[in-house]
Amino acid sequence: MTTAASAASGRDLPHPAREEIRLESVLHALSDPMRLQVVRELAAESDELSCSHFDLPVTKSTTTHHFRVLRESGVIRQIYRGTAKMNALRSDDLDDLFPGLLDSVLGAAARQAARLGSG
Amino acid sequence: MTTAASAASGRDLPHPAREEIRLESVLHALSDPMRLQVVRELAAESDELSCSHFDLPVTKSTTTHHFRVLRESGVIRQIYRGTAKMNALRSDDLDDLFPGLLDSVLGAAARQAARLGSG
DNA sequence: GACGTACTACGATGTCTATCGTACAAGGCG
DNA sequence: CGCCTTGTACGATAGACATCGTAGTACGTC
Repeated sequence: MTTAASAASGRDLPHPAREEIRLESVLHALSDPMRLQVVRELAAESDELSCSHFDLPVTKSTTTHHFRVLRESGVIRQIYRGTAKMNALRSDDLDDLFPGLLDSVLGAAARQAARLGSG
Repeated sequence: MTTAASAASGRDLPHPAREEIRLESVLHALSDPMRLQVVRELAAESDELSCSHFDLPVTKSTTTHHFRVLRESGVIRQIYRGTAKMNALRSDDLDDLFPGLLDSVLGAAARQAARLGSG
């Protein structure tokens, strides 16, 4: 059944519209250490990153699960690019909905990492 | 022996020290609608509030549970005052650890409430 | 078409969590 | 002292979730 709608690359992923993003879901998505780490790396690179770029200490199945949670909560946007799936922060949508929130969380995460790493 | 801990009212509650507060735990505590509502009311009053002040749509057992999650994550401080248990935001500790985080979350919650309430 | 890479889907599992109900403890008040 | 108000403790329960393993799909390359 390769005749299905293959616009750009065949598969498309469901994303919540900007207005559908819920604060509680975003906070829940960010409250997992694994996912927070992913978000920090995405923010640091300020560019699309493939799922395989991340070397998380879990299996690929679990990695897929975490990326889905991030996508369905509206934190990241995912698109297929060939066999790879690229991930990017939805900074613009989040900043529009919740100004300063993402920066505060990223700053807090950096502070905590520095505090726990050095002391 | 028994005279040791009974400074004000006899019972004392375990709180995490400021350095023990973890960002992930704070985000998780705030990701529950019930608890986020409690935090919003506490921030609005800027004063101690008893547990019974909150009229949550759950039983008292569940309310106790939510307040414990907030306390153990370091978001609120609880002290006994007679039969009542007073609750206050740990704004100073949170602001010191994660500058701007609490304000961003509160602002985001207010924005979302306004958006969902008016639209 | 065959093969490898990248990621997914599904089922299983153990843990966590939000909820309830009932029984109980601590403190104020008549 | 009895009684009420306030909140706790404990057990139960249903749902969510993080994790895994295996099998499978989509895509690029040879």
